[in-house]
Amino acid sequence: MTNADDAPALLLGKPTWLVNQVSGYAHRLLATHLGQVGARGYHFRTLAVLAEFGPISQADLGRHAQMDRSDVTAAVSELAADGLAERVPDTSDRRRNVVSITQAGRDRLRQLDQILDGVQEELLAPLTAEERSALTGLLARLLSHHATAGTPQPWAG
Amino acid sequence: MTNADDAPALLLGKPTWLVNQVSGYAHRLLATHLGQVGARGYHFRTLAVLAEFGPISQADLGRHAQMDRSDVTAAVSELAADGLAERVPDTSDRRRNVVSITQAGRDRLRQLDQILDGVQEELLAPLTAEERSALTGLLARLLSHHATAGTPQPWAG
DNA sequence: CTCATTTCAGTGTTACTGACATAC
DNA sequence: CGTATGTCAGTATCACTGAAATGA
Repeated sequence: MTNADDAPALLLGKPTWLVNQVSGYAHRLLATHLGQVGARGYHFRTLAVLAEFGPISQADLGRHAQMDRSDVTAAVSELAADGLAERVPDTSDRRRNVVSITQAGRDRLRQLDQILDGVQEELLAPLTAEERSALTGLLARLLSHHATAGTPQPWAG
Repeated sequence: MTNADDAPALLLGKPTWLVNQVSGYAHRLLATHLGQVGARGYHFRTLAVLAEFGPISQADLGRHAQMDRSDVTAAVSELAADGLAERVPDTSDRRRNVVSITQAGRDRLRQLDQILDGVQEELLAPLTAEERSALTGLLARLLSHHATAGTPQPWAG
């Protein structure tokens, strides 16, 4: 009828609802800004791990980036096709590939990182610096708790 | 190689990463516990809106629950098939349906709500009561900001 | 033999897009 | 006419499952 867009109290009282909604906004901002330069979240996550930990196997890459191994395979193939990463067989363990970032990949990572910094500002716009650090501190606490607890992990397979 | 599952600093410093990861844990907990009783998140969201705002049109239902109209159609059909909601044509505006919750739907909502309360406890386990209210307060601030700002909305269509 | 790694094909939820018919 | 509603079909991202082939 009218433009009443308030969620029911049953939802507003649930932290899972709040965090899912905020994550939804973050996801849409990310998809919009990354999509404008032809990138996806998996690309940034993969490049960030390669820059900090690579050369590395795809399995370890997935553990660092919280990605399933099958998704790592696809992301690395896409990055390699664009010359942003290289995939070569591991001679010391022939089950594995060794994935490394190229110079073009480092440039791409720098570009995407700047885009992401803009998104952070947009997402947290209404909060003061103190509130932002309080929020990130609490979220980091939850993350480290569940990373070491029995909570299901995305990279379990 | 070893079981190094630390994310790169480039990711850990991004609030979008933190909130997306926490949302991922919440999503997995929700999917697991709701799935055990044959429910999905859309079902709870729809029932919660119907209990608080219904009888209501599907378009308004979607605005309250932050759901796309096409997803509302599917969710209402599923709930109606289980006798948890009713859908009848609106005689005063023949474009619309009027959706309402049944007694079985209210019982189901109460069951799902208890499940969700358990999930909240599991998600926020490491935080004190003060920290929990600080976190939910900050998330709610972000939500109301983006709900009234130019940030893309899920129910825009 | 067991386990780990890579790859492939496919599923599921949520979110979203485009189209259509209908009706205000 | 433009706008809103409901429905349908299909897509995208991310997350995940199962299986196969290879090799430690």
